[in-house]
Amino acid sequence: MTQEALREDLTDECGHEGADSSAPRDTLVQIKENFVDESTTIDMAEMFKALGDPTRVRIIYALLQKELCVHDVCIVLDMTQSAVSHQLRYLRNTRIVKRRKVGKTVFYSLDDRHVEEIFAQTLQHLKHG
Amino acid sequence: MTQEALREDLTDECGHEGADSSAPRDTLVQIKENFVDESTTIDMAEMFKALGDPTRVRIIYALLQKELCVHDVCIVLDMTQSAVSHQLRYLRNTRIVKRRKVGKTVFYSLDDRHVEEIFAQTLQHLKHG
DNA sequence: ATAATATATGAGCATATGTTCATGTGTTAT
DNA sequence: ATAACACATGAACATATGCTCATATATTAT
Repeated sequence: MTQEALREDLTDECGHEGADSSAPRDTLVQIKENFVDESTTIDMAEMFKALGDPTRVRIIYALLQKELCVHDVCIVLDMTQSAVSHQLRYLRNTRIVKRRKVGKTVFYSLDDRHVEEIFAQTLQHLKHG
Repeated sequence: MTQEALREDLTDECGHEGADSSAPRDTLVQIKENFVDESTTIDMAEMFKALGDPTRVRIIYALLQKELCVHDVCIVLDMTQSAVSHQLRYLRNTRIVKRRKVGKTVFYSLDDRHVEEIFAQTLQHLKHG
């Protein structure tokens, strides 16, 4: 999208007719242009959403300490196998967790070192400040 | 005999009643004890949840570049004032964003340097691999 | 083959979430 | 005071989410 077209686009949607925005238009255009593409925005939101549930936080925290099979996660979290399996699938779909099958048991561990860092870092900050 | 081996041994002895967990009991107890308190778990989830929505991600991304009034956020995101206000309130309640009032306009900016770091770091990682 | 074990998954249900719509509050201009 | 403007907010509605329940799949044991 060209700057020209973007400026055209920057007309009111907020129901404010001819209202001035407090920042100059070009600045707003700039901010809009600097935006990462929509897919990245959605990816970010999806990743944070995956971490945004107490049960999943607890699962990740457990796996941060040790690779565990589904049954052991159930024990540690004191939750039903079905509920845990559903959440593990969620975490697997978002590539946060990976599985390793040994016979009839399936071991889960963290897959994304990056997520691991974000998680640990956030934990530290909340523990202190 | 190492402690590790001893624990394995003890598990073998008392195992086979009911379902087996693949890790020794003591280890699971340990993992459970190492858990941060529940309130911290919930705090983490709430914070990630706050970042786990495309609209809020976009708002944060915009504010990462510049302090903006509500109206300007509406323009940049191309959304209604009501929708934006609701989300800004959400972000304000979770201490991610703060406001500064000047006359009848309200400026929003990022409040938590920590969230800022997490956000930027995650963005970097997603932008690359 | 049958039973037991470990995990996965679809359906259903109650609750949460995000947006819109209408309206309220507070500030500035005339 | 009245109007215009900037923002906030409650209610409503559609969709998403997380758990339970029942059942399916896969592996191992007898």
